[in-house]
Amino acid sequence: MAKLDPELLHRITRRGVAEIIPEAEFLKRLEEGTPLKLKMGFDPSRPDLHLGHVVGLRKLRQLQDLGHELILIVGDWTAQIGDPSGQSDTRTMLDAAQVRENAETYMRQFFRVVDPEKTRAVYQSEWFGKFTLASVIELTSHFTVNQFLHREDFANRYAEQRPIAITELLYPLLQGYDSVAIEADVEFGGTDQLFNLMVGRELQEKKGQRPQIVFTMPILPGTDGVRRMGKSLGNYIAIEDTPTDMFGKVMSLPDNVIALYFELLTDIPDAEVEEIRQAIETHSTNPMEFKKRLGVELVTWFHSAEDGEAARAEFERVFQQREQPTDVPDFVVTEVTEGFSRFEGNYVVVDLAKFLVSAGLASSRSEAQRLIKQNAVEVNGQKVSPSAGDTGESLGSVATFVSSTRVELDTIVRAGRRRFVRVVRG
RNA sequence: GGAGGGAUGGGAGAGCGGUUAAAUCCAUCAGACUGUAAAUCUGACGCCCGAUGGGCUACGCAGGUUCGAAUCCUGCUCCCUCCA
Repeated sequence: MAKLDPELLHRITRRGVAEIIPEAEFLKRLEEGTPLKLKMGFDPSRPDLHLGHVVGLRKLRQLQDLGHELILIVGDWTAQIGDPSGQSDTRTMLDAAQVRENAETYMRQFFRVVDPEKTRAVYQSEWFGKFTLASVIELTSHFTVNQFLHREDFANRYAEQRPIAITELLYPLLQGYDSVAIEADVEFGGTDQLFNLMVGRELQEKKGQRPQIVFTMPILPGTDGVRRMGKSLGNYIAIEDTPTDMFGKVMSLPDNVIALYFELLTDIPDAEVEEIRQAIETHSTNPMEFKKRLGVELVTWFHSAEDGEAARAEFERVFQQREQPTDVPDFVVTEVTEGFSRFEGNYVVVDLAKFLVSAGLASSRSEAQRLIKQNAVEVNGQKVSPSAGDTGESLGSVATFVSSTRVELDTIVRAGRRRFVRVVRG
């Protein structure tokens, strides 16, 4: 491998990087010319990938493009333990078939970013399947409890007298041993993984291997702009989100996190990222414009350029122009639909609250009534307003008013900003 | 083996006999505003009912005391901490 282009090198070692330990060693190995074994682990109990993962995957891709090889570790053993998270939910054992199925789901998403040609997947059971109690004891013998208690998460919990499960202590050891098993050259992870990655490095050294480089990346905040992106936190943008969802979720990002997203998830030049950051800070440009650009960029990447443009156009139409969306699911009304009263020419007469529930626009009648009261429901192109009803009297009685609402067929019923349905006669 | 602490609505966390469908915060939803599904402000946030009201469920589980219990008692189940 020839000398690396300095600009490329900068991109690899600076952009979207938290820390490389030790960096000099990493640079040296890059220039040695031998393909490096890049290690990346994956938890087969959670096969859904979101943009938080993508930050790391992009980095892997950059290195693959230089000819290095990715070894993907399917953590079928560590998944049973659960990475220390503070609120360790009890993991259930996954059977082999389930693991394989999840692994496939995972790969499908994974290869949208990473190069399949330069990826090899291995299962932890290849080596842990042969482990004996003796091997486990041997593995634990390299570390002390004190070392582990220094890990931030453990230290906090210990200080607060909160539980720390023994299996959690085992987790870093298993993950670390993976590095030994595959003789990893570089392991990647978010900054929260630092401890685990370092255990791998240390373990390799104790086993007489060349210790891996530890490569950490910043944690991507979720759509709430505060907590890390995570499925259980409900603040994630999934790789497999539809274009509309993906774009919409980008538009819901708080402004202060936009520049970071550009930095970690796109290839636009550093200088431009900086401009965006400035523009937002000084309010010189409407941040919405940047979010649109980011949205288009991401949708283009995970879907297509057409989808990106379409998502943007749709957003502008529905949320800026407040017009009706193009792609509205049909809701077929029949005589047996809950809330149905009768057909009347081109209209259907319904009890609106019940109708909203059966159309899937509200989860309960109470909620439906709430929406109506809050002026969130639109029928026949008009807001349903309980204060100007055709019953005329009893303004407090929403139910009375809406109990016989005329809804024009083939028109859209809207509840809130995002929920729509087109009413069709069955 | 011993001593203690705890289980409350999506999450965190008050309440410790009635005025509590249960403070507060977060999340969520809606409205206003904004050429943003951002920020901010306002409001809503168990379910059901022919409904400015009414009913039914709900504070780990099962009983009990009481006119009345998330709140007191008993027994379970589960969780945690500390000392051996």
